[in-house]
This record gives sequence, structure tokens and C-alpha cells, in this order.
Amino acid sequence: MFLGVNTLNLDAKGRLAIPAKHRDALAQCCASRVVVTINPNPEDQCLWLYPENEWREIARKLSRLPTMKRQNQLIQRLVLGHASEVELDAQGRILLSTELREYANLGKRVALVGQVHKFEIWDEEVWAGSREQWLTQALADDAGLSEELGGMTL
Amino acid sequence: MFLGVNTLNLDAKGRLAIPAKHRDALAQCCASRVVVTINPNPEDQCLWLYPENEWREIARKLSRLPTMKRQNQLIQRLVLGHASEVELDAQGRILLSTELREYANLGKRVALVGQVHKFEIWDEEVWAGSREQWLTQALADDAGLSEELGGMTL
DNA sequence: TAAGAAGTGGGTAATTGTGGGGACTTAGGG
DNA sequence: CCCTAAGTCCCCACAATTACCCACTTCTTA
Repeated sequence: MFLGVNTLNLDAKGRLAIPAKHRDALAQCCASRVVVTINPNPEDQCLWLYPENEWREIARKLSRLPTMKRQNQLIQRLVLGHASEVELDAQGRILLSTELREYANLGKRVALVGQVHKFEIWDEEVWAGSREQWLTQALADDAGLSEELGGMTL
Repeated sequence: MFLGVNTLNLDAKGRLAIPAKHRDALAQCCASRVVVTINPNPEDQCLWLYPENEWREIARKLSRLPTMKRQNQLIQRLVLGHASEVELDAQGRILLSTELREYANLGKRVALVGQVHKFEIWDEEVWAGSREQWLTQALADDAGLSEELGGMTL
């Protein structure tokens, strides 16, 4: 279960060091092989990082979407098309391609956000700024609560 | 069953000492492993502290919400993304990350509030101030009672 | 008042994050 | 075909943070 925010910095070569506490989990579940792709939602300028086993599931689901619906096709292109398989190096780092870094606007400081089965990779500033917005949006008015959330006990 | 308010102080390193009377319970139910995250409601600047077993339930529920609905995604990001798993040290303390402390505006003096299955962690001043407000708001008018509360016998 | 437990404060050692040097591979141009 | 240049991977080393441990103070209880 991947949880929590870690702020890290990319080095000059564009490498991202996965926090040590997650390396063991990744070594077990996917032999340290992960897949990085983009989050296709333009409001969320971030990357997704999946352990390879989780990714396979996602890729399968996506590839089976009915092709003729325009939106499905776009999502497929974006998510599948930008996916890149990478392996952690001996120091637990992964190399992010220039393309991916540019897409998510990644500068030097980066936030790695655990989302249980996957991670999100944000530029730190973008992350901090977005969070402010979400806090006002997320629970701002009960009226806007989704069915799922409205009945939930936390 | 966690009950009652305790006022404690964080030390210079940001560590929070769990009151001794709760340590036994935590040791039993979750081997002294707890999860701290933020309360996503911007009106309540406080942290949530779950025993690990309770947390697993919460995380499971949250992670299964449909990803494509915006509001669900925001809640997931906020609650799951800020969660951090920690273990009580030999003195019964947990370390709160700078991020979490800043989010809840935690100064030196802190209030730990029992909520049966979880705790809330407040800055003492914020807690005292908010309580004043709630007392005037909570039961001010019957009209505002939620269905759930309206039918309840206390 | 003494003794034990709980709260509090810091020192030290190990781990982890970070940066960079150098070798190997691949692609492109002379 | 060879040489160069860019990109990638592997390794080592330093520095900062973290976790663990010990000690002191305060409060409670017998």
C-alpha cells in the first residue's frame, strides 16, 4: 500500500530516487519494474507511476475500451502511448524521459504522492498550488457531494 | 474505544507522545502501528490518527471510489496522499512530518481528541477557538438538523 | 516522602537522499 | 567503416536526516 507524500529532487540527469521505504514493496510485487505514463486529465499536470503488475491490469482494461468512441481512443493514445517501462537502478532510482518531465512541468523539486496502488509524480510547486484549490473544492458544499462520498464514514 | 481530550506538547523534533492510557490499546489492536493523515475538510484544520487496522478499512473504501469522478479523486489525493504510516517508538511517541504539522498549524501545544475509532490532532488554540464556534452553531436551530441526527435518541 | 510511572529533552549512529565520475551502448556523420 | 557525441547505466562518496537509545524532570500513588 503506497501512501504519503515525499518531496525529492531530480538530479541533473533527470533521475528520481524512490524513497527507501517503498523500494522493498516494489522489489517484491514487480521485481523493481515500473511503468511511468501521463495523467490524461489536463487539470492534473502529473505523471502516474505503476508497479508493472498493476500496470498490466490497467493496460488491459484500457485497450479493451470500444475503439469507436472518440474519447476512448484519445485516452488510449495518451495513456498507453506515453507509457515507458523502467527498472530501478542499483540505488533505487528511475530515469524520467525528457518528454515526460516536460509534460508534467517537472522542475528540480518534485512530489511523489502515494495512491495505494500507484504513485503520482508532481512538480512540487504545482502540487502545493493545486492542493490549495482542492481543499476549497473538495468538501466546500455538501450539495456537491457525490453519492459515494455522501454516505461514507471516515 | 478512544475517548477524551489530552493536551500535550510536541517536542523540538515534532514528536507527539501518545498518552500512556492509550498505548496498551494501540499495542493490542495494531501492534502500535498507526496512520496519520489530514482531515480534508478545510473548515477543520486537524489531522486524523487511525490505528492501522481501522485505517485499512478506510483506505480500502477510498481506493475503490470511481477514479474518473473529480471529487472522488480529490478526496483520494488529499486523504491517501497525505497518509503516513508510523510506529510508536520505545517511549510511545510518533513523529509527525513537517508537512502534516504545517497543514494542521500545529504549534507546541496540541490537543489529542479521542473519537472512538480514531483520534483527531489539533493545535490547542485552534481547537479551543473552534469549539466556541461549534457550541453556538451545532444545535442552534432544529431546522438545520440532518435526517440522521433528527431521528436519533441520545 | 519515597518509588514508580509518565512526560520531556537531547546525543549518537545508521540509514537514506543526493551528486557526480567514468564506462558502456547506440546512433549519426564523416 | 570508424570516429564522435549523446544518452544511459553502474558505482562510489558525502551530507543530511532519521531512528534509536539513554537520561532527566515532573507527577501520581502508596
